[in-house]
Amino acid sequence: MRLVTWNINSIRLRIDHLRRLVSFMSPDLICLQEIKVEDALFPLAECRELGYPHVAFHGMKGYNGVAILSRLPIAEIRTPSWCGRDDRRHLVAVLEDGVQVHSLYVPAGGDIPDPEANDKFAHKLEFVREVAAWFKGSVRPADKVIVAGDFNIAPLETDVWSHKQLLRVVSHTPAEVDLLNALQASVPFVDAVRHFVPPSERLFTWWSYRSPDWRKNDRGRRLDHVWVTPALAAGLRAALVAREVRSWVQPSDHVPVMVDVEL
DNA sequence: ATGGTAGCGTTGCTA
Repeated sequence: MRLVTWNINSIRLRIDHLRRLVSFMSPDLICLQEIKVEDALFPLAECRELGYPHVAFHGMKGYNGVAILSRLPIAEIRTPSWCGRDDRRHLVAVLEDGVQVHSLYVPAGGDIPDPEANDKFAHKLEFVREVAAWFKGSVRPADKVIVAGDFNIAPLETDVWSHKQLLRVVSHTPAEVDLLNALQASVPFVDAVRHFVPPSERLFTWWSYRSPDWRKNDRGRRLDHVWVTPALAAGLRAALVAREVRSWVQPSDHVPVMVDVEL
């Protein structure tokens, strides 16, 4: 089974990019974040034409929104919400064999890395705490669960272009990294990409729109992740970050992350 | 220390 996760930053604006992604990667499952469209306007027919008869989406007007496109039948769809908000950041598709696939969009957290001074950062920390507590209580290592998405946190020193310069930048602060590590340990999950790419090697999935020379300067961060439960870890076969997608015309600031796993 | 770009949907908010 080939899974791709991608923060597409507007599914309507980049439906042709999605088509291009499908033609060269041919994923069985696609987890999308930041689709930025309310459900009534979701491009369902286009997704089906791309070869995905089973589509789940959970969107809102203008912001956020998550979706899962599947070649395999979906038996059940869940839409958890966190921090008492209905902001469309989490979607779960349960496949017919019981495998759970999550598309998750963690809040970015604003600019100031202080929960007292910045409500958005406080929300981000609480969001990760709540999801961790929920996984701890509802997922066991023997369950087959894949959690994919834009976690908006780069945990390793090699997940950012400069560990030292980003220690006080939201996405790489110790407070966030500690919480993400706690979330990962809650089951525990295996980082499917770092399973293949050693921690000594730099790896990024996002380059800011505000750095025009993104390719030359390579000031990226690894914000997008695919995690699997121990029950699936032995089935991991490959992982790939589709870096070239960042150079497509009018690209998303995030690139797709691919994982091959036998279910 | 600052400002830089992008998307949504119309004016500022979010990232």
